[in-house]
Amino acid sequence: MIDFKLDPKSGIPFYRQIIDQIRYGVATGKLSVGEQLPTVRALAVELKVNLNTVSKAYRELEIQDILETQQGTGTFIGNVQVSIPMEERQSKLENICSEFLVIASSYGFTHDEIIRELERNKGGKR
Amino acid sequence: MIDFKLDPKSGIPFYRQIIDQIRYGVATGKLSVGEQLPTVRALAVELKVNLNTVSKAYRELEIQDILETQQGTGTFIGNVQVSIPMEERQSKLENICSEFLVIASSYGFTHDEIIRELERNKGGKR
DNA sequence: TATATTGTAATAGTTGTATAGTACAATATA
DNA sequence: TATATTGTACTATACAACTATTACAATATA
Repeated sequence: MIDFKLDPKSGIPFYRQIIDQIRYGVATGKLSVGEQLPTVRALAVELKVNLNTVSKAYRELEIQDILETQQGTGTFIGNVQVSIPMEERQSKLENICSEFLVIASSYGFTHDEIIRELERNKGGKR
Repeated sequence: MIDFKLDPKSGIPFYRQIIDQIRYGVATGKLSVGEQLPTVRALAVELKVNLNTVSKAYRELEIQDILETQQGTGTFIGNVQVSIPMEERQSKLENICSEFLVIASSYGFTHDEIIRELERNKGGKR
């Protein structure tokens, strides 16, 4: 099961964030074939978004053959394995990192400060 | 002068991207106090966006005292430097870092991958 | 079979973003 | 003073994202 997280400030639509996280969950093996996802209603409540928003995300993923839905039963991970190309994964990493750097720097934090804080964070639970 | 770049695919609104880049420029010293920014019309043409979009970005930055505008003359970097108290600064750093980590992790990136990417980013221009 | 649960669909309304166009106000400059 | 340049303001339009609400269809289960 995924620990879904939405970031309202990111500017990225909720339904896209849900899609991304499921895709990455599948790609990284956190979600395995046949596994049931939360129901649209359950996930909507959990993420405090509208039912339609979750539904939209699931629908798109079904079109991509990543999910299989059965009305009355639920939504499941399809058996088409999603392998995210290395380049795509790398560019995603680069994107979120450089976006983060711009924001952090705009607050006056230096590159080193940021890395130091992340290193510090790495050790202990918080 | 800043080399403005807009990324339509990022999902981040144009006016926000403009704001971030100016804030970033100020924070990193690329933009110094008193320096004149491109006129709203010039920047709008350069970025191929509407005049109102640039105007909105400048307006928000003026409210934040980061810019000073004089009608008929232009828009300039203000001389009020945003200094944050040490404790507040530290907790701000912690906040944005841990938020970022949550998001990045949800995409399946490990702590180490992230730090490595940030380190990599540190060296070269991009 | 009856009921609950699941996904689906449709409508209406709100908000944020961006565009296009026009006009005006303040300042600089020829 | 006249003109150009700058920022500002306003209206209208369009679209995407999201919410709220309601209803329906398919399946599971008691």
